[in-house]
Amino acid sequence: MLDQVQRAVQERLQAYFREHGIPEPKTWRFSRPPGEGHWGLSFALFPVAAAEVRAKGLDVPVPQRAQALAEALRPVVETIPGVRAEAVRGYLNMYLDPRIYGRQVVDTILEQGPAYGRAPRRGQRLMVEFSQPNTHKAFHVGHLRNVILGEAVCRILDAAGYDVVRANYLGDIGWHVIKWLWNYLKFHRGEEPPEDYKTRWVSDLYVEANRRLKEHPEYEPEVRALFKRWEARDPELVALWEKTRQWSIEGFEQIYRLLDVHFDRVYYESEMEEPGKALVEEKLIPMGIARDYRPEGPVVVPLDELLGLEKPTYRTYVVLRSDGTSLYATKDLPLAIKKFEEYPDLVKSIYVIDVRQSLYMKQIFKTLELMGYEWADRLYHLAYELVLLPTNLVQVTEEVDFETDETIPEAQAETSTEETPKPKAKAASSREGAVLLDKLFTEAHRRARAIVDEKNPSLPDETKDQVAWHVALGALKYTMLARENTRTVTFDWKKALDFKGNAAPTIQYAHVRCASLLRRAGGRVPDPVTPTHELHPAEIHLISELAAFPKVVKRAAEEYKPLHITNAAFRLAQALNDFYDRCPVLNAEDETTRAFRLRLVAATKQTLANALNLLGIVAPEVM
RNA sequence: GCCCGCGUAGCUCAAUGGAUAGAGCAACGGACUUCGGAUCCGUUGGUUGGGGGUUCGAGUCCCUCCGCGGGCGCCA
Repeated sequence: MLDQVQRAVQERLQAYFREHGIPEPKTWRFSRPPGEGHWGLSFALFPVAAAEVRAKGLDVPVPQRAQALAEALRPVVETIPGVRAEAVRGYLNMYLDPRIYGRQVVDTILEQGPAYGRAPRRGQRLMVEFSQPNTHKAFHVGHLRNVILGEAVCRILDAAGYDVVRANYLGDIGWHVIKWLWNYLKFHRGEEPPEDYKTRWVSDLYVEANRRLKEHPEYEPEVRALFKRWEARDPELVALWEKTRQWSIEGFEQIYRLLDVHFDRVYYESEMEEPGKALVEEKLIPMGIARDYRPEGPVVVPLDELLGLEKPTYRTYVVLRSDGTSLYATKDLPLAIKKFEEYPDLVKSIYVIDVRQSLYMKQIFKTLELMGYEWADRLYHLAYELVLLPTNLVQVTEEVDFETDETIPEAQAETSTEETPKPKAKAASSREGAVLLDKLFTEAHRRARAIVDEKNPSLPDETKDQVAWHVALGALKYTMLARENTRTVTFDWKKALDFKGNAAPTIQYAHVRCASLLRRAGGRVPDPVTPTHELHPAEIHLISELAAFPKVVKRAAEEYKPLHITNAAFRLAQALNDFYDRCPVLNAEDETTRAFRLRLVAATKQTLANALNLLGIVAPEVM
């Protein structure tokens, strides 16, 4: 309904500009007027004034001309029913009659229900690849951000009208797998993982394999021999690989279930090995895109040279080892191709991968472009920053086997001269990250459960437990999402488990308050009604936040930023709490007011639930 | 050396090139004998890392310097 008003305003402004020979603005951007107690649209006349002054060669300061235009336009837009306008310092502020438009907002939300904020289907498909865990290794806190971000982006894109294909890509082969299998065969033959902790059990064995090989380098030939057996596809080994891989996968699925994440298509790295090699041999090299330096050197794509770039830009992309075996890089090319073979209509193929791989992603995309794939420009790297662990936290967990095969930058050891040295942080590695992930879930749940016990002791035990999970997981997800993708998250127990302030439980609580009011009112939402009372500023503020929601969803989808949703959800929760404090609902002064406010509460509940749903967070009825 | 990201209140973070840069946390002080106090209000707190430029207007764009993090031919 805000759209309709905006369109009406735009039409009138356009007509005015045309009539007076004023150049029209290139973009029509409306914002909200500042201050409280009212609600509406605001339009800045500065760009128009500047263009006019330039075009007509006027000798008038731009702000002065903007103000004059705003004043002239004031009566023009006031011809729209229910609109009152003011010209303030170059802005045209248009205030909507909250009785008329407030009712429209509420009615629309309650009519659309779960669809409020969602755009019509576009009939366009896109793919989002995310999670990408390695089998036989740990699933840790660093991976958590990827999954949570990926899932939220999928939900947001779906709401924006796209048909989303959720893809996962499992790193199920490589040196790490061979090392794991060696350790298993030599020291754990025949063992099975415990039902509840498959991922931990499997990753613990991986850490153990690394430790053994570090302490006893003489074992290395055995591992190499095993690799040969793998390359020869020794049936016994392949069978063991498939069986143990499944353990990892089942462990991942436990985590995905807990997080309420699912995938439509799962690709395996092992499936891309042969196609990758073939692609290099039969296409890249013959096409002159790759240079073969074997056996002295690897097969590379000299991107800068091919593109005639003086400055190092794309660098050199290594696609095959000097011994002819494949790299991670070998497999990403056939993967990208396979996606478009299976889904030729993808308007975008998105990769949710951490920022450290930015250059590598550019290399893949550029190579595919050079190969002539017309869809190469539809590939998009959605980069996000890492989850860092404070070093003091790492030290606590370091006593248990510390993974050594990943290149982790060592934290600076020297003490800073500042009075308050910043806590040092480093990237999450598998070991402490995996330990943390377990602790994180159980500890978050324990903390949430304790609070539920305290706040709402009369709830049935089972409900308390469920609520505790919703609160705990909501808080964790929110922490990961309420942040610019390109900014690091430094893991902090206090903040990860913070249930106050700008956090998911605050929003969930607002939802619960709405639910509680509606329950007390008999569980039935009154029929549509136009309010007759003078709306309270808090009431108007709440309406304006509700009305803004669909635009927020649109923007979040365009920018791939769940942050916009968390911001909107929190503002909405604040507005509800403020309204709740100031405006009696059940004991409103008259029936009409009571009915309208109940509808407003129902609309708020719906919008909060819709927002939380886009973040993958549950909106509970009680907590 | 080259490239990318970041730098905003004590801390954690917001802010389509637009109006007086806002929240949360922490600290202190208040409110409701009312619908769930996981609430609300107030106070303290800022040269948006420094300098220059573009613009009617810059936290935001450009240049430059400083600081931190990351990446840069056979790891994934």
